[in-house]
Amino acid sequence: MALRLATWNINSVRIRLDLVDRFLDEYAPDILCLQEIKAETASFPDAWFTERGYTHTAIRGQKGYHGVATLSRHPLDASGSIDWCKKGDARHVEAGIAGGIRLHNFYVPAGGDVPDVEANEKFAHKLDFLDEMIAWSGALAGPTILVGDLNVAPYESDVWSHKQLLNVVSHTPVETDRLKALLASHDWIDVMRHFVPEPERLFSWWSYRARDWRASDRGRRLDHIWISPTLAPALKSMRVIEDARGWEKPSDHAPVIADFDL
DNA sequence: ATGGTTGGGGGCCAA
Repeated sequence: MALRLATWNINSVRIRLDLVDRFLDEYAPDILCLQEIKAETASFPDAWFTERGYTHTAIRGQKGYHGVATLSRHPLDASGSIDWCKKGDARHVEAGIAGGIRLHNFYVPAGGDVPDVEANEKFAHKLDFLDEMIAWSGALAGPTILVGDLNVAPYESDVWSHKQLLNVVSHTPVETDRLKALLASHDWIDVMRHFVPEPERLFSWWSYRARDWRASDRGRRLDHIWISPTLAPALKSMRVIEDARGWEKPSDHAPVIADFDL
Protein backbone atom coordinates (compact mmCIF):
# COMPACT_ATOMS: atom_id res chain seq x y z
CA MET A 1 0.00 0.00 0.00
CA ALA A 2 1.41 3.36 -1.08
CA LEU A 3 1.36 6.04 1.57
CA ARG A 4 2.36 9.65 1.06
CA LEU A 5 3.06 11.64 4.21
CA ALA A 6 3.60 15.39 4.32
CA THR A 7 4.63 17.75 7.11
CA TRP A 8 4.29 21.54 6.91
CA ASN A 9 4.59 24.39 9.36
CA ILE A 10 1.73 26.42 7.91
CA ASN A 11 2.00 29.53 10.15
CA SER A 12 -1.77 29.99 10.52
CA VAL A 13 -3.94 27.44 8.76
CA ARG A 14 -6.93 29.73 8.31
CA ILE A 15 -5.05 32.46 6.44
CA ARG A 16 -3.41 29.93 4.15
CA LEU A 17 -6.24 27.63 3.08
CA ASP A 18 -5.66 28.59 -0.59
CA LEU A 19 -2.08 27.38 -0.30
CA VAL A 20 -3.13 24.19 1.41
CA ASP A 21 -5.68 23.68 -1.37
CA ARG A 22 -2.98 24.04 -4.01
CA PHE A 23 -0.67 21.71 -2.11
CA LEU A 24 -3.35 19.02 -1.76
CA ASP A 25 -4.22 19.37 -5.47
CA GLU A 26 -0.65 19.10 -6.67
CA TYR A 27 0.79 16.58 -4.24
CA ALA A 28 -2.20 14.64 -2.86
CA PRO A 29 -0.70 13.41 0.42
CA ASP A 30 -2.56 10.65 2.23
CA ILE A 31 -1.65 12.25 5.52
CA LEU A 32 -0.84 15.91 6.16
CA CYS A 33 0.75 17.00 9.44
CA LEU A 34 0.48 20.74 10.09
CA GLN A 35 2.20 22.82 12.74
CA GLU A 36 1.59 26.37 13.97
CA ILE A 37 -2.06 26.24 12.98
CA LYS A 38 -2.65 29.26 15.28
CA ALA A 39 -6.24 28.28 15.90
CA GLU A 40 -8.18 26.81 18.74
CA THR A 41 -9.33 23.25 18.11
CA ALA A 42 -12.92 24.49 17.86
CA SER A 43 -12.07 27.01 15.11
CA PHE A 44 -9.99 24.60 13.03
CA PRO A 45 -11.55 24.30 9.53
CA ASP A 46 -12.15 20.54 9.68
CA ALA A 47 -15.21 20.69 7.40
CA TRP A 48 -12.97 22.23 4.71
CA PHE A 49 -10.62 19.23 4.99
CA THR A 50 -13.51 16.75 5.10
CA GLU A 51 -14.75 18.14 1.75
CA ARG A 52 -11.36 17.32 0.28
CA GLY A 53 -11.32 13.77 1.57
CA TYR A 54 -9.39 14.27 4.79
CA THR A 55 -12.09 12.84 6.96
CA HIS A 56 -9.89 11.61 9.81
CA THR A 57 -8.30 14.21 12.02
CA ALA A 58 -6.31 14.58 15.21
CA ILE A 59 -6.10 18.21 16.23
CA ARG A 60 -4.59 20.00 19.21
CA GLY A 61 -5.11 23.73 18.92
CA GLN A 62 -4.87 26.71 21.20
CA LYS A 63 -5.69 30.37 20.91
CA GLY A 64 -3.19 32.51 19.08
CA TYR A 65 -0.10 30.34 19.27
CA HIS A 66 1.26 26.95 18.31
CA GLY A 67 -1.18 24.15 17.52
CA VAL A 68 -0.78 20.94 15.50
CA ALA A 69 -3.12 18.98 13.26
CA THR A 70 -2.87 15.58 11.58
CA LEU A 71 -5.31 15.14 8.67
CA SER A 72 -5.75 11.83 6.92
CA ARG A 73 -7.69 10.20 4.12
CA HIS A 74 -7.38 6.89 5.95
CA PRO A 75 -8.52 6.05 9.46
CA LEU A 76 -6.57 7.31 12.43
CA ASP A 77 -6.92 5.59 15.74
CA ALA A 78 -6.14 6.16 19.39
CA SER A 79 -5.10 9.76 19.01
CA GLY A 80 -3.59 11.48 22.00
CA SER A 81 -1.04 14.03 23.07
CA ILE A 82 1.58 14.61 25.72
CA ASP A 83 1.74 17.78 27.82
CA TRP A 84 5.46 18.44 27.35
CA CYS A 85 7.07 20.39 30.20
CA LYS A 86 3.59 20.58 31.75
CA LYS A 87 2.97 23.93 30.10
CA GLY A 88 -0.38 23.11 28.55
CA ASP A 89 0.89 24.07 25.07
CA ALA A 90 -0.54 22.43 21.96
CA ARG A 91 2.75 21.19 20.54
CA HIS A 92 2.18 17.50 19.93
CA VAL A 93 -0.47 15.12 18.66
CA GLU A 94 -0.15 11.41 17.98
CA ALA A 95 -2.32 8.88 16.22
CA GLY A 96 -2.22 5.34 14.88
CA ILE A 97 -2.03 4.90 11.10
CA ALA A 98 -1.88 1.85 8.81
CA GLY A 99 0.27 -1.08 9.83
CA GLY A 100 0.14 -0.38 13.54
CA ILE A 101 2.44 2.61 13.09
CA ARG A 102 2.24 5.45 15.59
CA LEU A 103 2.61 8.89 14.01
CA HIS A 104 3.81 11.77 16.21
CA ASN A 105 3.41 15.34 14.99
CA PHE A 106 5.58 17.88 16.87
CA TYR A 107 6.05 21.61 17.13
CA VAL A 108 9.13 22.13 19.29
CA PRO A 109 9.50 25.57 20.94
CA ALA A 110 11.51 28.02 18.81
CA GLY A 111 13.45 29.15 21.87
CA GLY A 112 13.56 32.94 21.51
CA ASP A 113 16.52 34.98 20.33
CA VAL A 114 19.17 34.66 23.04
CA PRO A 115 20.88 31.25 23.35
CA ASP A 116 21.36 31.52 27.11
CA VAL A 117 19.21 29.60 29.59
CA GLU A 118 19.85 32.17 32.34
CA ALA A 119 18.88 35.19 30.29
CA ASN A 120 16.11 33.57 28.21
CA GLU A 121 13.52 31.26 29.71
CA LYS A 122 12.22 30.36 26.24
CA PHE A 123 15.61 28.86 25.41
CA ALA A 124 15.58 26.94 28.71
CA HIS A 125 12.11 25.66 27.84
CA LYS A 126 13.31 24.49 24.43
CA LEU A 127 16.21 22.53 25.95
CA ASP A 128 13.91 21.02 28.60
CA PHE A 129 11.44 20.03 25.88
CA LEU A 130 14.20 18.29 23.91
CA ASP A 131 15.43 16.53 27.06
CA GLU A 132 11.91 15.20 27.67
CA MET A 133 11.74 14.03 24.07
CA ILE A 134 15.04 12.14 24.46
CA ALA A 135 13.75 10.27 27.53
CA TRP A 136 10.41 9.55 25.83
CA SER A 137 12.01 8.40 22.57
CA GLY A 138 14.37 6.02 24.36
CA ALA A 139 11.38 4.13 25.75
CA LEU A 140 9.47 3.86 22.45
CA ALA A 141 8.46 0.43 21.25
CA GLY A 142 6.94 -0.48 17.92
CA PRO A 143 7.07 1.17 14.50
CA THR A 144 6.98 4.93 14.85
CA ILE A 145 7.12 8.00 12.64
CA LEU A 146 8.09 11.38 14.09
CA VAL A 147 7.51 14.51 12.03
CA GLY A 148 7.27 18.21 12.48
CA ASP A 149 9.00 21.49 13.09
CA LEU A 150 11.74 20.60 15.56
CA ASN A 151 13.22 24.11 15.30
CA VAL A 152 16.75 22.66 15.26
CA ALA A 153 19.03 22.31 12.22
CA PRO A 154 21.41 19.61 13.48
CA TYR A 155 24.11 19.33 10.80
CA GLU A 156 26.53 21.81 9.23
CA SER A 157 24.87 21.63 5.83
CA ASP A 158 21.43 22.07 7.39
CA VAL A 159 22.17 25.81 7.55
CA TRP A 160 23.45 28.34 5.05
CA SER A 161 26.53 29.07 7.16
CA HIS A 162 27.57 26.78 9.97
CA LYS A 163 30.11 29.23 11.36
CA GLN A 164 27.80 32.21 11.28
CA LEU A 165 24.97 30.32 12.96
CA LEU A 166 26.90 28.60 15.75
CA ASN A 167 25.58 31.16 18.22
CA VAL A 168 22.15 31.52 16.63
CA VAL A 169 19.20 29.72 18.20
CA SER A 170 18.37 26.60 16.13
CA HIS A 171 22.01 25.69 15.43
CA THR A 172 23.87 26.15 18.75
CA PRO A 173 25.86 23.13 19.99
CA VAL A 174 23.56 22.60 23.01
CA GLU A 175 20.65 22.23 20.60
CA THR A 176 22.36 20.21 17.87
CA ASP A 177 23.89 17.88 20.50
CA ARG A 178 20.41 17.25 21.87
CA LEU A 179 18.96 16.58 18.45
CA LYS A 180 21.72 14.08 17.74
CA ALA A 181 21.07 12.43 21.11
CA LEU A 182 17.39 12.29 20.22
CA LEU A 183 18.22 10.65 16.87
CA ALA A 184 20.40 8.08 18.65
CA SER A 185 17.84 7.34 21.38
CA HIS A 186 15.67 5.25 19.03
CA ASP A 187 18.11 4.74 16.18
CA TRP A 188 15.83 6.99 14.15
CA ILE A 189 16.34 7.17 10.41
CA ASP A 190 16.54 10.84 9.45
CA VAL A 191 14.55 10.46 6.22
CA MET A 192 15.60 13.77 4.68
CA ARG A 193 19.30 13.07 5.21
CA HIS A 194 18.84 9.46 4.13
CA PHE A 195 18.09 10.73 0.63
CA VAL A 196 20.23 13.87 0.67
CA PRO A 197 23.39 13.07 2.64
CA GLU A 198 25.76 15.69 3.95
CA PRO A 199 27.39 17.86 2.81
CA GLU A 200 24.62 18.64 0.36
CA ARG A 201 22.57 21.71 1.21
CA LEU A 202 19.13 20.80 2.57
CA PHE A 203 16.75 23.46 3.92
CA SER A 204 13.05 23.67 4.77
CA TRP A 205 12.76 27.22 6.14
CA TRP A 206 13.70 30.66 4.84
CA SER A 207 13.14 33.83 6.89
CA TYR A 208 10.45 36.31 5.89
CA ARG A 209 12.99 39.03 6.51
CA ALA A 210 15.18 38.40 3.48
CA ARG A 211 14.75 40.76 0.55
CA ASP A 212 14.81 37.80 -1.81
CA TRP A 213 14.67 34.47 0.01
CA ARG A 214 15.50 32.45 -3.10
CA ALA A 215 18.45 34.59 -4.18
CA SER A 216 20.07 34.81 -0.76
CA ASP A 217 19.09 31.20 0.09
CA ARG A 218 19.90 31.68 3.77
CA GLY A 219 17.83 28.68 4.76
CA ARG A 220 17.80 26.17 7.57
CA ARG A 221 16.48 22.61 7.91
CA LEU A 222 14.09 22.97 10.83
CA ASP A 223 11.48 20.44 9.67
CA HIS A 224 12.03 16.72 9.94
CA ILE A 225 10.67 13.28 9.12
CA TRP A 226 12.12 10.45 11.18
CA ILE A 227 11.19 6.75 11.14
CA SER A 228 11.93 3.67 13.21
CA PRO A 229 14.65 1.47 11.69
CA THR A 230 12.10 -1.31 11.14
CA LEU A 231 10.28 0.95 8.65
CA ALA A 232 13.36 1.40 6.44
CA PRO A 233 12.28 -1.21 3.86
CA ALA A 234 9.03 0.71 3.29
CA LEU A 235 10.74 4.04 2.61
CA LYS A 236 10.72 5.10 -1.05
CA SER A 237 11.50 8.79 -1.48
CA MET A 238 11.53 12.29 -0.02
CA ARG A 239 11.08 15.78 -1.41
CA VAL A 240 11.17 19.29 -0.02
CA ILE A 241 8.63 21.37 -1.93
CA GLU A 242 10.71 24.54 -2.05
CA ASP A 243 8.37 25.99 -4.67
CA ALA A 244 5.70 26.41 -2.02
CA ARG A 245 7.92 28.94 -0.23
CA GLY A 246 7.49 31.11 -3.33
CA TRP A 247 3.71 30.85 -3.61
CA GLU A 248 1.66 33.96 -2.87
CA LYS A 249 1.45 34.80 0.85
CA PRO A 250 3.58 31.79 1.80
CA SER A 251 4.45 30.18 5.07
CA ASP A 252 8.13 30.67 5.90
CA HIS A 253 8.42 26.86 5.93
CA ALA A 254 8.25 24.56 2.90
CA PRO A 255 6.36 21.27 3.05
CA VAL A 256 8.33 18.02 3.19
CA ILE A 257 6.96 14.83 1.66
CA ALA A 258 7.95 11.21 2.23
CA ASP A 259 6.63 8.29 0.20
CA PHE A 260 6.26 4.81 1.64
CA ASP A 261 5.17 1.44 0.37
CA LEU A 262 3.77 -0.27 3.43
C1' DA B 1 25.96 45.92 14.36
C1' DT B 2 21.40 46.18 12.93
C1' DG B 3 17.14 45.46 10.90
C1' DG B 4 14.58 43.17 8.15
C1' DT B 5 8.63 40.40 7.91
C1' DT B 6 4.57 37.95 9.34
C1' DG B 7 0.25 36.48 12.08
C1' DG B 8 -2.83 36.76 16.02
C1' DG B 9 -5.30 39.46 18.75
C1' DG B 10 -6.40 43.35 20.64
C1' DG B 11 -3.41 47.57 21.76
C1' DC B 12 2.69 43.85 21.58
C1' DC B 13 4.32 39.22 21.57
C1' DA B 14 6.15 35.18 19.29
C1' DA B 15 8.47 33.58 15.52
